[in-house]
Amino acid sequence: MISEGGYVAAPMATVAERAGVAVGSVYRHFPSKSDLFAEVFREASQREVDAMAEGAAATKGASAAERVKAGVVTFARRALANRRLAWALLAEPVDPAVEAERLHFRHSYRDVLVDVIADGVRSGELPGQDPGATATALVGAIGEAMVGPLSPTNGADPEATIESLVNFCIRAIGKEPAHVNA
Amino acid sequence: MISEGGYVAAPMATVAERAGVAVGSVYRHFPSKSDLFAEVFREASQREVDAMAEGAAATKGASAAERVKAGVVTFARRALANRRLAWALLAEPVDPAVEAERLHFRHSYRDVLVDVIADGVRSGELPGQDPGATATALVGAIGEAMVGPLSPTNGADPEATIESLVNFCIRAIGKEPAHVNA
DNA sequence: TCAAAGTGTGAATGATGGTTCACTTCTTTA
DNA sequence: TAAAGAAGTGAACCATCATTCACACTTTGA
Repeated sequence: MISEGGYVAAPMATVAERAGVAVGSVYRHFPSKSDLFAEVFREASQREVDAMAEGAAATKGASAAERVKAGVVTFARRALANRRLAWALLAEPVDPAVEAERLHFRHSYRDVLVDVIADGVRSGELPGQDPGATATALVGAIGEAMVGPLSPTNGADPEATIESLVNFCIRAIGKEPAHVNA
Repeated sequence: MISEGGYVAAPMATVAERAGVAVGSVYRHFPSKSDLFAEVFREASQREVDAMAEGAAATKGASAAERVKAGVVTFARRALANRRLAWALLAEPVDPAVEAERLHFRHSYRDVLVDVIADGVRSGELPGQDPGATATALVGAIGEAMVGPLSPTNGADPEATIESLVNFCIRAIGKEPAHVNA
């Protein structure tokens, strides 16, 4: 349901109906809507974080630029494949309790990037910078490019969008992107 | 009221009370809550866009890097001075009608950056890139760093946050930031 | 001066949607 | 098999708000 209409399109009555169960039954298993959807967000977000971390880990030993690229591409492809879900997980207005889950996972994305960037700075591959600040800004940039209101919601070639985003991220950490299409 | 508690903390009853007027009277002047707050957002956002554009324009003739820096610093200082308002204007969940206003102004921020970046690319100062994609990502990065959930909400020195953000933006457009504090 | 138009009022209306609860099935366990 | 507990039910409850409207007052303009 989150993939289809997001949090707002999922009132408890509909949740129950989809589950083939009465409203009261839902409350036998979850104390409140907040708790229920906090769990939904937790599971769904974990999948995404794992995917991105695996993407970055698959390039272990490669340059920081390669690893950032791998992580961003993995994340971006999944986000574009299910943009509604990505938006729900990253940006859609939700309950405070659910928002807390979101914050936790946004931190996770950030942490994945912080590790890679800090490694790159330590090894001298990347110029001096505050890895935390860079990672925070990158998360914002990626989110906006993928699901933000300025994102090319349709029309634009998804692969081109991803390539531009990757180039941006590479430059932002202080390297030259491989090839650029103006 | 938006600066204090945001959109949700501004029911029409409270709006009327603050205005020293009855609820019905508010509806003599605005057809709906959406319209009223669309106007509020429009006025407030226009102030911010104007400020940022002026910041960037004040450095007319300077390098693209200088102009981006001026715009970002202007925007960031104002955002940090009234973070609640900045969040409300940039990211807080609102009505669809109000969201439309927001989208319009996010585009305006983007456009300010697109102009500067495109100039820089044309003049050869900046490396080849898609100015639109870069500007979109920058808006996301700036938003996240200033009012996003990953932003250092307290504790961190605001000026240090701004400096890190500026460095990020300079690198992201393809230049070397002046000096860097790791 | 006196309609007509403009403005003010705030309790009542209506829609939405989360949550409860008295009651009815199952399922487990001794 | 029979009590105890778990799970199911959905109409009713409650809270929140945007919005309306019948009536009163004030200003405008001829």
